[in-house]
Amino acid sequence: MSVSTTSVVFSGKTPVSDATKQKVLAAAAALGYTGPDPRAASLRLGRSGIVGVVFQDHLGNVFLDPVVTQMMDGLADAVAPLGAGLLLLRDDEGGAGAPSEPSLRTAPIDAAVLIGCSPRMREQLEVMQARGIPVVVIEGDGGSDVPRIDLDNREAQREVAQHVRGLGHTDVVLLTLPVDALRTPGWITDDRQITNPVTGTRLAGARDAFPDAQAFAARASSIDEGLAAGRAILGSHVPTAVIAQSDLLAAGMIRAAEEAGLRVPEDISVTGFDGVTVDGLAPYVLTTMAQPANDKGRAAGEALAARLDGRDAASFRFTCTFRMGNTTAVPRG
Amino acid sequence: MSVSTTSVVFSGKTPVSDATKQKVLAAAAALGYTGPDPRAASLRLGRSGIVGVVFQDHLGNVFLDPVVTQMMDGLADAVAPLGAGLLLLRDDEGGAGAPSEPSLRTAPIDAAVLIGCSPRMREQLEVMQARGIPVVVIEGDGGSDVPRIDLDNREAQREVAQHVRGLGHTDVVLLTLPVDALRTPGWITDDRQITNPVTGTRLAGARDAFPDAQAFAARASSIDEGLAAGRAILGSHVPTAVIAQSDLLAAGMIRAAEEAGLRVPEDISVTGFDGVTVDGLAPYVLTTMAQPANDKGRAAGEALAARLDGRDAASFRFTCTFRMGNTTAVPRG
DNA sequence: TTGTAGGCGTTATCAT
DNA sequence: ATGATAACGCCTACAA
Repeated sequence: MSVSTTSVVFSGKTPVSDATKQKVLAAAAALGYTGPDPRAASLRLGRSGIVGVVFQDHLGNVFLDPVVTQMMDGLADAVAPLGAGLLLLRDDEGGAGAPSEPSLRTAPIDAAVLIGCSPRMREQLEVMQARGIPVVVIEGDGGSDVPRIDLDNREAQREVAQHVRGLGHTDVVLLTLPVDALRTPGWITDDRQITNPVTGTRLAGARDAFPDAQAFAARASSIDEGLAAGRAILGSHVPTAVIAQSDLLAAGMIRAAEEAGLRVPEDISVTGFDGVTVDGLAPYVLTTMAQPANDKGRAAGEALAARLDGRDAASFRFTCTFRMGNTTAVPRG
Repeated sequence: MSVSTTSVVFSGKTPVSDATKQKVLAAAAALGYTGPDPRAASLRLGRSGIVGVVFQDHLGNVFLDPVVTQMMDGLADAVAPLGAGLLLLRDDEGGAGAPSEPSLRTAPIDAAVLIGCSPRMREQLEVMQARGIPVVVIEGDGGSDVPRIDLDNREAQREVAQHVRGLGHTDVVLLTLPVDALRTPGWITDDRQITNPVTGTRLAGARDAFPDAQAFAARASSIDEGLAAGRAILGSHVPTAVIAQSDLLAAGMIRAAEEAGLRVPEDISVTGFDGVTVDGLAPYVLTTMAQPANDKGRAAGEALAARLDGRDAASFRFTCTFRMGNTTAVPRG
């Protein structure tokens, strides 16, 4: 059989007579040929069907966050019709110098998603640009050419803060995500640089409603870190409300309050951010801003699909929606 | 400059004079050449540097389980020196028939990890075998040729059950993982087929100590499903101990007990399985069997590395270790 | 140390 | 409807 006929039979892109098809298939079976080698195909086509996703932390930590998980799901859905799988890439490289790490430089990817923003992002973007690979950035700034998928963090955080203020609270503490790569927990002083833009933006939103509120940075977005932060906060002074920058932190804060003998929301109101299902938080339902995490991932995937298709991909800004739960109430007496 | 010199400069596999190196690099910069095209390289070398990981569920659900997450982390570490990234693959294909889904058939992978076992696994294994791609199966049976990474599920579950029996409990209920793909929650009757081997094996282990114990299957391994199952269990009868097949289920069970006004461990003992940190469970520390999830992933990665290296890869069976917490005690009066 | 040539397995183009 | 052929970009003997 000829090479090209075989190719045509397997790809189905050109009509083939049934007789030849049978012959080809028979020969293939006899020779143990199971279809085209994806490596050769991707060389020929200039496409590998793979989208890279770059994280900045150990996978084990990253995937603990339900928001990330949902985003990945949306992303996976959006790139599937593109024939693409998701390649997990760790943003290590600069580090200890294991020389053979897989990296953006050498991975056979058609496109890439950068999540968050790190000092190294600039560099990664340059690599991608040089390789001519489309990129989209989620929750980070990739410069003017790079489509970004964003959230109305400031407005959203302001909205929930205003809800709290509307209830009559004035003595409020803000519980924030880590401020920088060091992740040192503690009260945020004025001289502390906030490298994490999400933290900074949400903080600004909360301060739109409560300009003078003290803010305490957690080490990570988890229930346990929220609990630790909550203990520290309550140890110094008991506010009537705590505005947390994530649902997990809020959940931890609630535990800390319970531990201190406070009832939520009677003695202390707590708000979250994200709108994820916090496993095990029932019967509480957080008052929170729900973000469309799945859609964010999907939008990122669609933006990449557009770029690979030669079309333009616009940045997209998603809007959070306020969700009333049972963790906020008017301040006590 | 000649092609081969350039290749040599970029790969560094042959000594090159400094002068030429500079010339090559300069020329590359001028021409906008950023290094070898991974697609061509992988065709030539017969290696793509990518390891596929096949899941059977939506990523969003899969990664909710800390055990999976840790495993992925270990796997990522183990394949990194191999120069390999992890490609997420969903085991959909059989389904609705989106024709262009990425699949085991067409992904440019050097090796693959199959997690758990599904009806489709057999088929996937055949594809891999035909393509000559090394595979390892985690917690599933891939036949005699396929290395498997396993746990001493039965012995481990027996051990913790014996601990409970040793405390003097006789009225015990087992809280299990889903029994099959349908995931219907409910009491496990004798005629119910248990397709999920992990569920079956752990159940057998628990019955080694408590042959007659009733078992209730949860819909999934999560705190919320554990809570739902816990309510159902306590609704029919309050045992003195519950042996759960996962820490998340155990955590939910504890919540259900609290909700019913029972104290843990005074009124009811609860054991888990996995030894993961359940975010937000403090101050409880589960009595549980800790499994080396990270090591499991790492072992899988190393097995694949061995196979790719031409060496043989043996199956490996990990052992869980008993961990005493504060959720078990002698039964009340 | 540098250059030359062949082939990895496809797919697209073109001619039959 | 089918077959021949070139090119995708690289790596690696081997020759110079």
